[in-house]
Amino acid sequence: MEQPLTLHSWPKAIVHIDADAFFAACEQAIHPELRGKPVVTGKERGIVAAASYEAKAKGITRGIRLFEVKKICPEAIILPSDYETYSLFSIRMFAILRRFSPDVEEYSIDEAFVDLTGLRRLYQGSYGKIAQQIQETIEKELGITVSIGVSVTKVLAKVASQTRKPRGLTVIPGTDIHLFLKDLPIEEVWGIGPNTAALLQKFGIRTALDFARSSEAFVKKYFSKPYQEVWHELNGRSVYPVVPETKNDYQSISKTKTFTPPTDQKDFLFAQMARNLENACTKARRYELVARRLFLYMRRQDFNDFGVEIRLTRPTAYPMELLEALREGFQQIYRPGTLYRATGVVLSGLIPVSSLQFGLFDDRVQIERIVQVYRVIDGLAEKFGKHTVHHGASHSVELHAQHEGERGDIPTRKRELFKGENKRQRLGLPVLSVPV
DNA sequence: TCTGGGGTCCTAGGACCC
DNA sequence: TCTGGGGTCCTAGGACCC
Repeated sequence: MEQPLTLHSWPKAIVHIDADAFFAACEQAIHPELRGKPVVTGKERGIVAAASYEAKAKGITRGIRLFEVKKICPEAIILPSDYETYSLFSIRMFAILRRFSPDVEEYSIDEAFVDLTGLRRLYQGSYGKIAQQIQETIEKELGITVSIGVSVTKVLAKVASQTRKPRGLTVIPGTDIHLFLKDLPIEEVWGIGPNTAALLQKFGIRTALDFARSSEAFVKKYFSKPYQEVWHELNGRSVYPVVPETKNDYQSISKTKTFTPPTDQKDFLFAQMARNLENACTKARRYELVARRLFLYMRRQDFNDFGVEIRLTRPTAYPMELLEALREGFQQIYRPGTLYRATGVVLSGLIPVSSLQFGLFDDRVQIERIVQVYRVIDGLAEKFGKHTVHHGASHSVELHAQHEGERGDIPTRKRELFKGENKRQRLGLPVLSVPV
């Protein structure tokens, strides 16, 4: 059965907000001495995660390696990414947006959609004017700049925000859509990746306008649902709603860690794996989820992954109960003499703990004991930082980290900026309660 | 785009049931 | 025993996103 598409009869006003060089901008906002200077983040992984506009002006782009950065721009300031701080900026940005409209979708750490439909009268100005107020408020209060796109659909609002950066403000009225799509390469449209672009090329479609102007029959014949939706959106018919719910559910939770140099040291690799498992489980418990499957893998030097999936006899989010399975899985995939560059863990088949029932043969006393232990561990982590208590299995990771001096020069000024806020409150997370 | 870390949704096909 | 029709659940793999 064909699902009818929800088409809205009058045009919506959707805004896309995209922070400019977000990570680098946060660093410059916190450290005034970095303003006006080429700043790059991504030290911990050896490639550029974000580059300030001063760095971009010198030719530094996302993804290039740090030794190249040093060649191109020796004066560049290279910092490790500090996600915790960036999250705080992110939360504040979303809070500002909610002052303008309740319909805010937190799309990623540095992007959001806001539905302003119907708010013109309230603000006594055009949607463009409201967007401008949003832009100014963020800059004034957070010290970072954003680029904004305004249009009648999410896809078009995204197109608009990409048009001018940094500090851009672009409005695409329904009547001018073609002007903006005519020179836009199809692969730059949100939702069209390299594979689909290549297929479209075969039909002679190169620009977003070529695609938008294709017939519905053609689009339905050759493309699946997501692409049909993009096609409608490019034509100004809104099918993607702005979804205001904040994330409180996951299909899967994964944790991976890459290390240099690659190694075949068994103990070290297993410790990394165990640490990933702890991290993934901690996150699962925070969202009160338990996993039915555990997938673990190791990435070889050639970037091929080898892993196994383990079906758990009882859903859980407690490493203690998973360590045995982890060890077995690890034995299956580990090959001595092979160099690995990363290990990873995925918890999937996630269901709410509340839906759990005790099996006939489960040892309830034992289970409750485990729950108690982790309640204490989570409490300590809350107060004193993560991994205050960790498994013996992952302890050698700790030693390794000290050795490497990881995260040695994390900025400390954020404490001043955000003092008085407990981390969980700052991140807007529910306080953990483990049902027994 | 030479490769970090974390996600989502869609489709097809098989297993199984009535 | 054969046959038809229809439904649900699950999984693997692909494609895409930041």
